[in-house]
Amino acid sequence: MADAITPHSALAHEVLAAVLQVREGSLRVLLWERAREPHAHRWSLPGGRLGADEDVESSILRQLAEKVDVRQVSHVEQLAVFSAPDRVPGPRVLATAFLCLVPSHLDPELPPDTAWHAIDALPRTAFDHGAIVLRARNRLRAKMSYTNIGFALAPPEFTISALRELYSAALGYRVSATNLQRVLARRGLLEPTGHTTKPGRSGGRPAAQFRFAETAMVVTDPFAVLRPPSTGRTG
Amino acid sequence: MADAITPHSALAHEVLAAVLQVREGSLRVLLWERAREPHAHRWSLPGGRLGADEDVESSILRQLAEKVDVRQVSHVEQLAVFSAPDRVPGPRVLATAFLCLVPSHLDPELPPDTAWHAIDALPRTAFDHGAIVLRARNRLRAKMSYTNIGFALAPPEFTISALRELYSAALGYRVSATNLQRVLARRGLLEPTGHTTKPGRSGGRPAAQFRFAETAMVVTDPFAVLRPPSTGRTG
DNA sequence: TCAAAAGTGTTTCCACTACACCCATGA
DNA sequence: TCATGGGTGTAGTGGAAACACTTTTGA
Repeated sequence: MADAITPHSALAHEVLAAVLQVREGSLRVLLWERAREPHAHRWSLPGGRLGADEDVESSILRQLAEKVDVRQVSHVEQLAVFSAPDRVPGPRVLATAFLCLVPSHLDPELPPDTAWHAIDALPRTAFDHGAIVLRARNRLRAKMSYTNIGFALAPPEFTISALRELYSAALGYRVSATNLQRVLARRGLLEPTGHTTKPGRSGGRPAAQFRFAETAMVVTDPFAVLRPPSTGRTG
Repeated sequence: MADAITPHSALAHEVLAAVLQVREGSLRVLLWERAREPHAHRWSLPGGRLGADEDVESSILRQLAEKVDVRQVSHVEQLAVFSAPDRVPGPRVLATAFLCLVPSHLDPELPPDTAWHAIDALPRTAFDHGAIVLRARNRLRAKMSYTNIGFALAPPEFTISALRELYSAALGYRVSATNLQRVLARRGLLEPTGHTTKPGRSGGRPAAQFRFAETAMVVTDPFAVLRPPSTGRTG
């Protein structure tokens, strides 16, 4: 059974980032257009080879800073290893993929061959990068429900309706501003800053500004069900 | 900034499995005692080098089958890549770690240097394997709440109280049999088999047997909160 | 005074917990 | 008939959704 298996003593390893941001009501990802074959003119995720003295997380942060000038990443987490032997043509390369988030108010300066693309309308992607983007989107959507990860997409200060747009774009369905406010407030995630915004020309009550109380990801709903007993024993 | 980074053209990659099982009320993991340095006599996770023509998941399943005769793994999922440059002494090796589950009724034949250990009382572990085991346990506990992953720990047929023991061991706190039954029933995860067990010598009502309706992992509670609107629009 | 946008009060619903109670068996 | 373990009925609680209503502004 094992006779056909020849262990690789060594093989290449790259790191890839699905950098997500919300802008103008849609969730978008940072892609880079390949100039050369293979897969010339297809769009691929930023990243590159793992360095000798860095772990995968340091590596992806370094490469983002170097290659696409994204230094203000507000959240980074590993997605998975992509390891199909034929995932890229030529010598085998494993990839560790990351989900990275950038707050919606930032506009990092991008190299000319790099651009944001709406996740709902991806261009032709290279290799397995399309699948990685979908994994990233799904991970983000899941975590929007049971963590405070929204902080990583939001600007430092925001109104509830701005936050509603942001959550709606990330989740892919319309969120109620009323209920969003209460859900986050119940969990103690929101702090009023005391500031308000001027209403638009059409009038309306000025909106209060808020900030997120935490600036690191925290699981806010560890037990959807099967909570530990509050007191005494059960059953 | 990048001048100090010398990309590895190639480096070694291993796969490691945290194989978990519930037995006698405790969650345990399969470990293998290292005979040789480095870290001789410490306990390590089963696994080995990635083969040339396999992806990481095929690799871990192959290695489990070959090395520790665990062929009846009911669930496999990637945990993470462990990539600290000094995670093992000597030439650098990246590791992709897996969570694997074995149903509680199975007793795979083990090589002499391999044994189960309660996760709450781990022996001295090698390299970063202790951290990997904890990650596996945490992942399992989280998924017990919002997926049907219990199916992978349970025998094909079980009573509710047996299932209660199993969930309690996996979660680390006492679960109510009454509520466990209802939570799983509400989600349509349980099917009565029609069989009953004989009561013990001390009497008692015979217990009905159940099975899990699904034998693959399914997310049963995608939205702890912020559910999509059932009908009409919101806000 | 009206329209628009923000924010609050309140109702309804439902899932989960907790616990009392009933059921079926062995001795 | 009693002890024992299995199983069900049901009240209470709390979080979330939905929606009506109030507040605050510009025109």
